[in-house]
Amino acid sequence: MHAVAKPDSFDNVTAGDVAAATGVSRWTVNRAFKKDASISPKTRAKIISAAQSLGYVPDLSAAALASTRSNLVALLVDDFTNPHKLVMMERLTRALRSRGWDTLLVNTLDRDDTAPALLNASQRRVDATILIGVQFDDEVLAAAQSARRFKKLIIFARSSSNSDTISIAVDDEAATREIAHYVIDRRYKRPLYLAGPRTISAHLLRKETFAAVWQHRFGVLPESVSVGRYDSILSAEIAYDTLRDRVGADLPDVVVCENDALALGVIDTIRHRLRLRIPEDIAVVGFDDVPAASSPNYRLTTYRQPLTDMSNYLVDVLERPEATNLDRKFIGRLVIRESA
Amino acid sequence: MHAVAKPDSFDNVTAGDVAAATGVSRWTVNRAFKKDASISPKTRAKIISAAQSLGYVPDLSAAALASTRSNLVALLVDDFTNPHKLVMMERLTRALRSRGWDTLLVNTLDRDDTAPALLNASQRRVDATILIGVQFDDEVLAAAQSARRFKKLIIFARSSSNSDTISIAVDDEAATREIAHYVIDRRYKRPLYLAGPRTISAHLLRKETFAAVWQHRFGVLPESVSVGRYDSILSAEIAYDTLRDRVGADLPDVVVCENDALALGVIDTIRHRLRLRIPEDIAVVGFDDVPAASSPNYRLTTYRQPLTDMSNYLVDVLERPEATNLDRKFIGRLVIRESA
DNA sequence: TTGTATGCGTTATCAA
DNA sequence: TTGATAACGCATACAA
Repeated sequence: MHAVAKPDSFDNVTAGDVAAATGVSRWTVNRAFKKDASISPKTRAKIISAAQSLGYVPDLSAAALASTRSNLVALLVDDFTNPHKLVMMERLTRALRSRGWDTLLVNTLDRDDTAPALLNASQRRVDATILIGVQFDDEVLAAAQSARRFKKLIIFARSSSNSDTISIAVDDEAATREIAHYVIDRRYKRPLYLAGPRTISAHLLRKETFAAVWQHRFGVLPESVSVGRYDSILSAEIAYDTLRDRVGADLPDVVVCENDALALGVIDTIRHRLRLRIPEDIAVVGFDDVPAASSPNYRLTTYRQPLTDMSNYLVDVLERPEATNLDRKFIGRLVIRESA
Repeated sequence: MHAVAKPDSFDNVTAGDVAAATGVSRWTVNRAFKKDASISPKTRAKIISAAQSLGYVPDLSAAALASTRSNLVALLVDDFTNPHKLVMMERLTRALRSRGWDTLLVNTLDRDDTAPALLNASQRRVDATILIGVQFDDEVLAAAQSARRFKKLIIFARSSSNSDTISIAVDDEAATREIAHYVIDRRYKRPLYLAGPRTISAHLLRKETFAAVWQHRFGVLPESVSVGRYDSILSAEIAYDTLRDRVGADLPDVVVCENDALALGVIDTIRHRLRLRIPEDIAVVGFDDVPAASSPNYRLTTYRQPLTDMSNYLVDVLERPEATNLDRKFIGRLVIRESA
């Protein structure tokens, strides 16, 4: 046998190598790395230590191919302008990874890319696809479902009435009712509801719940305006267009926003372009409690979702193979600051 | 032949199925999905159409196992508080996906998790590991390199002197020099340099370049303070502690920040806690041009990195297998707004 | 241009 | 408890 140089570039060390070094079969080596395999503690210890010195780690790619599970999920994101996305991604990946799941991040480049993105995910044998975007409307979901390429389709942080879908979200109705009652208690009388894109049927729930509570109390529907994207810059523009000619006349006394991304833009406009005070002239309420909401610039009264609980619940669901169709709602809490 | 019910759950359709339906061998089916394979256009068209109706797509997991490439990269992120991370992730995943690469998002949960995170990535057979965090100091990089489990280790948006490492970053020295000269041209005389965590040796470059330019011009070193994390809230606290007792006395006339996350916090403190004007009392300069920097609340003068170019270059490097050790620097541009 | 043998590193299942 | 056989779905290299 001739001398073998240590390979210059990374050479795969497999279970077989460890087996040869330990004097057991390669199947026993694999067993040593499985949680509840029938293997004697002694051989396992011997194998683990040999593996360590050889630099062996199980190849999850091969494991996924051979089994029905990959321990991999795809996370589809289509909206990177909303700062809340960063928070959600952190919580989700933290919960997933700390419990042994890997995450494939898929940027759905534009509206028409949703279907290709879903296909892309399925090509990597993911155990579940998680949607945390906004472009995923009912039509897209239905298409995804009919393709039947997913063990699980999970809508995160957005409710969905779609069947065969797992949705994990905050209870929008309860949350919005709490917001509405807070607004009423503070004796605001002329609300403006600032809603997101009209196409998102699920999100209409917040707007409609607010309208329903208001009408039930005062007999009239609140004023409402829609913003085409969850984007502070655009929201600031729309707020300016809506309010610029009404200063001193019939200005709203509170702007209730579908989320913080919209609320931050509204605050910028009220303070810097209309030169009015918050909350004295106009109060503002948001939803999500993004990091900037607590900044002294905003001090935004908003609604915080229990993202950590929701993320952990998501992993629970992942670990129950039979769970493919459920609709779990969480209760968050209103965070009261100075903006309303 | 008995009637076959459409399987209730997703059943894998493989190249073999398509081959059977088309009357060719399954290797020919695979060829139809390879870009420059020698196959007649006619058979390819026939195969593609059959594949479509059967719902076949190549399994990338199996492809990765069989070949030396996976077309998968790991993106290690350790710092989700900096809003710039969201922008970087968007640009990177966009460039990667639009050119056929998938991204594994790995949240390095805490400092000690870096090595396990790297291992985790290698278990999925990634072609490269991209680091965009801040906790990845030289020690960690060295450990990662010695493990030799990576075809490529790419430090993105941060320069690194490490050998056997690919770094793709903005030219910190040139950028900081431009900032320093701008500050000098505007006749600021008493700068305070607000730096990030002291442990990040690479980032010291900005601070030291600024100090060098200043000393060369005025013969003295500028004042400097360090913030333990790239976090606006913490930065606001440190700025307050540093400046609170100096109002009216020896206040700096400009605060130059290592990045925008720090700058936003500084602005909050100057305006809302010290109740001073920006830029009249104290000017502020940042780095990164995060979305909030253009908000009317901040109007931050800052330095924008050419992230799109950098991301595309990264994919170029990915596609050149021989490239494993290079240090590419990009020139960005100073975005002048009202804060300085 | 097309078909074939072999290997990638696991898991599942059965046998010892 | 351990060993052995057969997939998993594809790529590589070569032969036809």
